[in-house]
Amino acid sequence: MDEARWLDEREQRAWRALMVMQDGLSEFLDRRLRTRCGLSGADYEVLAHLAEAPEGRLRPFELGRLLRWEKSRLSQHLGRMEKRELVTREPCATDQRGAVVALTDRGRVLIEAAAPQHVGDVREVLMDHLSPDELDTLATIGDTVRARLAALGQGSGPAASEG
Amino acid sequence: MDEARWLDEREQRAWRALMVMQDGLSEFLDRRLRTRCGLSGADYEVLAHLAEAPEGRLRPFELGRLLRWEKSRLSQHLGRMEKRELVTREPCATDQRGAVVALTDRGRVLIEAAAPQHVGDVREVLMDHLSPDELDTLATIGDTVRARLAALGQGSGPAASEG
DNA sequence: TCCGGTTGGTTCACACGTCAACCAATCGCT
DNA sequence: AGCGATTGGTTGACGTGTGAACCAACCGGA
Repeated sequence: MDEARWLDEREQRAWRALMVMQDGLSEFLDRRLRTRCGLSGADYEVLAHLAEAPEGRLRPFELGRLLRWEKSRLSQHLGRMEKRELVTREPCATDQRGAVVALTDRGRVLIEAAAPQHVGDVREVLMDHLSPDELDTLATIGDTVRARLAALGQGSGPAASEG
Repeated sequence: MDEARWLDEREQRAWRALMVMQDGLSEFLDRRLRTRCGLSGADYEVLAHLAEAPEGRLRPFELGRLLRWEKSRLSQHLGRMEKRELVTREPCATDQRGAVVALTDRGRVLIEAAAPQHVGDVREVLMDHLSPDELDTLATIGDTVRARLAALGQGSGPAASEG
């Protein structure tokens, strides 16, 4: 079973650069969010989706689909956010099993303060330093990978039917 | 404080693609490693570095520098790996404070089985679907981001002096 | 109507990462 | 030699992510 050929130099370079970028980017952005806004990256994602929803309300399963999160992860995280009064959970009127997650005033304030900061951070570290060509290539690569993952994944990992 | 301009369409596309790629890639690779080799991504990184070191031995602080890991993370993780008999920890002969972490036979066997698999996975989902130009662009972007992070980070997060 | 399968959600146990506090050995300076 | 700062490393508390088990409500036939 030695049929797998190693990465050539060009591939290695790209791979290492991607890995370092990946780690560095999320570490940097998370840290900025945490220290300047008191939010984790996960908090931010949740709040951002809620803020875009009508009345700041969503069914958890909708939220999970948007975030591509496993349901247990979402449940745990919402529990913690509820304690911090960033969101509330109410029973759902039309489905006795379910719940509705709603943004609190506090959550709304925080996400609206955090969003422009976050975009600024993304600019600072990435967007403002890439050419249009590089941006397009990045998007293309991302789409390629997504397609490969979708083709291979076929039901492994949380599925998301694009809305 | 509304001076931060939002991302334009091209930037949004690139950003979303990058985020999805980032999440999808690490989730996919970690899952493959876990299910086919019984190793987490973190285990893999540690073992890979040890396997490249002379005699499969490294001082933890060296390992931490290579991995860009915080020392507490490394300490905790080595503890778990030691329990699973992937590595051992011995006192260091030349520095009474320190330790030496060494690959066990079991660890050696696992990493040597995992490495080609892992490379195959990386090929399958990424490398075999990108053009040389795309690879170069990816490397360039990664380097750009690393430079930005280094310029901004200035001592935030684990520093690593390139070896 | 009943009954099995699916869906929405929670909970438990565990692996993982970070921060702050801590300890002992070593280094550097006088 | 003495002593404070630095270095190498561990620990504890806590937030976070995953998989499996579980439960209740819903759905779709026979």
